[in-house]
Amino acid sequence: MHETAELLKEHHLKATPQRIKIVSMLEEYGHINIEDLYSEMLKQFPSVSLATIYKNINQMIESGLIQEVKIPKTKSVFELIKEPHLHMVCESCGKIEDICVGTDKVIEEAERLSGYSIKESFITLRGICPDCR
Amino acid sequence: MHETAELLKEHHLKATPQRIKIVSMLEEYGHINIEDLYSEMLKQFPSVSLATIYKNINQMIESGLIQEVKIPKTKSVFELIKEPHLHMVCESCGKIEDICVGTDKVIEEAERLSGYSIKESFITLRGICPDCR
DNA sequence: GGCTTAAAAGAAAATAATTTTCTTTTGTGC
DNA sequence: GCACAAAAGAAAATTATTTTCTTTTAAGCC
Repeated sequence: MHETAELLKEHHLKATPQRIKIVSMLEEYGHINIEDLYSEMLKQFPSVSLATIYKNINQMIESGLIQEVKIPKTKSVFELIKEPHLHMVCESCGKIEDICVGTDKVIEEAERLSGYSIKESFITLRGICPDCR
Repeated sequence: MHETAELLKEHHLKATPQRIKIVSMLEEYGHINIEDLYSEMLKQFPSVSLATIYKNINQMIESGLIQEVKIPKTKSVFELIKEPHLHMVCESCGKIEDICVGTDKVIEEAERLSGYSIKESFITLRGICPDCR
């Protein structure tokens, strides 16, 4: 049995072909929005329903397998949960990349100034990628 | 004429009572979502339409007066555009606060590692505020 | 490998969120 | 005060998301 199915099992989700495809796409593309997810799925499962996509995405979020990334000025995308990272969005080509730099410094400083104890950070930076310059 | 109307004029928006109220609320609360905006508006303008809220919010975004803040796991809020800052969200009471610390360090580091030239940053941190501990 | 069953898929309807259209009203400059 | 472009409000339309219900299927068991 292939690894993607294992991943689903670990999260108590039945390894259906539709789910395996969703997770494979997340692995392949890194980030994907509902619309693209649906149109890609249609190629392999011509009768797949949008409700199936939504239900699966929500279950995967609940089970801690994926998370929604809300991006300013565009549609949300979904990604597999992995080590902490920030998102770079290219204003020109729309590409989204993960950057695994320590965000420890801002967090430390924000914690000190605000008195909050910080649990999670969501950082999105917009700019122009090297390819678009 | 009061300052809020001036602010609207500067952004080429007619100073209607409804718009003045929206901007006043943004000034008062700092952050507000569509639902709360609407229910507050209803108190003063019993026949205000949700379409008016949406149209105004969109015009204010286009004119550069306000921006949408997309927050993980909750509804978006809107805020007046001011100096760069990050958002602290309390997981316990839901409060949102602005923290004006320099985010320069993450940005610098991300720029170096990614090769992007960064134009804007959107940083949201979730945690527990001092009042909730 | 077939049998059972709880869970998932798909279809359609329902709900929620947002935008558009159209008519009436109003803020602003003259 | 007058003229007019722009905004408000009402309703309908569109888009996004969720729910309901029936059929199908993955997974454990023999």
